[in-house]
Amino acid sequence: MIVDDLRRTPLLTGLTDEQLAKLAAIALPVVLPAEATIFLQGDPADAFYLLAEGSVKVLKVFRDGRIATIRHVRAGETFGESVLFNETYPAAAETMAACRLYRFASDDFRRLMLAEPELGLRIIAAMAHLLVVLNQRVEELLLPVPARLARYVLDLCSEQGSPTHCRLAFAKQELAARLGTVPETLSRTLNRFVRGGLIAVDGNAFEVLNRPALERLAQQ
Amino acid sequence: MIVDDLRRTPLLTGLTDEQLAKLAAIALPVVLPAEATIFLQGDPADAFYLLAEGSVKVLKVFRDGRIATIRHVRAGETFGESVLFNETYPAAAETMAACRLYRFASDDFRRLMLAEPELGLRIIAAMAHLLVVLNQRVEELLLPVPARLARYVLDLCSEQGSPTHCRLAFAKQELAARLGTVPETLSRTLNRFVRGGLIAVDGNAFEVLNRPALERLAQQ
DNA sequence: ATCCGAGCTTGACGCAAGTCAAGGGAGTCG
DNA sequence: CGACTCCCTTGACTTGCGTCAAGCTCGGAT
Repeated sequence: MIVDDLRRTPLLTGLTDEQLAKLAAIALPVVLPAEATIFLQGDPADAFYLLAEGSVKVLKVFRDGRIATIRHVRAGETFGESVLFNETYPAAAETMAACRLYRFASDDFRRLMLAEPELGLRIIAAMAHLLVVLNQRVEELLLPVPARLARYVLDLCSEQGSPTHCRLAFAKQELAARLGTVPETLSRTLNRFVRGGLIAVDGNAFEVLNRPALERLAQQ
Repeated sequence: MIVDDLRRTPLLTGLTDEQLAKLAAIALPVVLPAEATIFLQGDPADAFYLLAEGSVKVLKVFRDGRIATIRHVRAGETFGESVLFNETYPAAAETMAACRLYRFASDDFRRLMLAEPELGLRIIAAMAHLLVVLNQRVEELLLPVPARLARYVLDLCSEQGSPTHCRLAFAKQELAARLGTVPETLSRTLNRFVRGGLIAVDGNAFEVLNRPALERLAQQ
C-alpha cells in the first residue's frame, strides 16, 4: 500500500491521512533491479524520487571515467529534489541493490504544494538537509584523505548507534568513491590507521580504538 | 522602501503587492560596513538574508586558518536559506563591501509560508539553485586547478555578457580562495594559460584567446 | 580439489599543488 | 621624496596522492 510506505518516511511523519492520500495519488511506484541507472547527469529533469526500499547512490561521472559518489541514499530518503525548479539533473543516480521507489512528477508536486502548503515545508526540510550534506561534501573535499576517512568512520559509528563499532554496507572501492579517492589510497590510509592503533579492521567491520586521535585527524 | 527592494529581487518577481507587503512586514533591514562578519559556521541559525545592495561571500574557515570561499552572493540573491530547517549555519558569511540586507527570522517566514504557499515555491526555487551551485562546487573540487580556473573564466565571461572579455570584481587572492587553492598556484596557472595563448591578462581583466582549448581544459 | 575472477593490498614512480622564502610593483602615508 | 603596506609573482623544495603493475585472498563455479 502506497500510503503505508509514505507514512513510514521520516520526512512525512505528522502529515494527515488526507494529505498522505493526496500524495499517494501522484506517486508512481517503480521497481528496479540492482545496478540500474535511474537518471544521468544532464538528463531532462521532470521528477524526483522517494526511496521506499533498497539503496541508491548519487554520483558524478567524469570524462576520464572517474566516478565520485556524492551521497548514498537510504530507504525513506528522497533524491533528485532539486529538479522541482531545475531543468536537468545535476548528478546521476543508480541503484546499488534491488529497489522499490516512488516517482513524483515535478508538475504534479508543484500543483499539490500550492493546495497543501504543509508539503512545501516538508520538501524545504528535505532540501535543507541536502544542502547540509553537500556542504559537508565540499568541506571534506578540501581536507586530506585521512581526515575524510576519519570523519566517515566516526559518522558511520554514530549512525549505527555504537561509539566504537561499525560495519560498511558495501565494498571498500565504493567507500573510496564516496571519499573522492581511489581504492589504493584508501587501502594505504586504512593501513596507516591500523598501524597507528587508531582503528582495527576486520573485513568490512571497523572498530575505533583511539577516538580522540581520530577526532583530531577529522579536523584536518 | 522595503517593498521596492523586494520587488527588484529576481527571486520574488511576479508576487502580488499584497504578498510583497506581507514579506516586507517581517523583513528587518540591516546595514553593514565592508569586511563585517554576518554569521559564523556553527552559529545558532534563526534567520536567513536577502542581499539588497553590496556583496557578500559565504566561506569555510579551517582549523589551520585556510579559507575556502563557497560562493559569492550578489545583490538580489539570498543566503543562509538552509537555516529554515537547520539549527546551525553550515558555513560563515561576511561582507566584501558595504551592504544593505534584509534579515528574515525563520519562525516568521515559516508562518508566512503556510499562509502564502507561493512563497514556499520561491524559497524552494532559491534552494534548488543553491543545490546546483553546491553541486558544481563539489564537481569542481574533484577537478585539477587549471580546470577550475578555466571554468571560472568561462562562467565569468558569460555572466558579464561577453564571449571573450571579463573583469574580476575582487583581488586575485580572493579568486584563489574561491577556487579552493592558494595565490601562488593561481598565479602560476594563470601564467601557464597566458604562455599557452589561452587567455590574456591585464590586471584584473581577462580576455579569452582560445575558447575551444579553454573549454577542453574545463572538462578535466 | 582446482580454477577463476573480483576485490583488496603493496611497491615503485611521477606529478600536481601546497609551503616557505624572497623579491617586485603600485598605491598611500607621513 | 622615501618608507610602508598590500598584492602579486617567482623560485626551490616537499609531499600527498594518483597511476601503473604485480601479487594476494577468498568465494563461487565446475
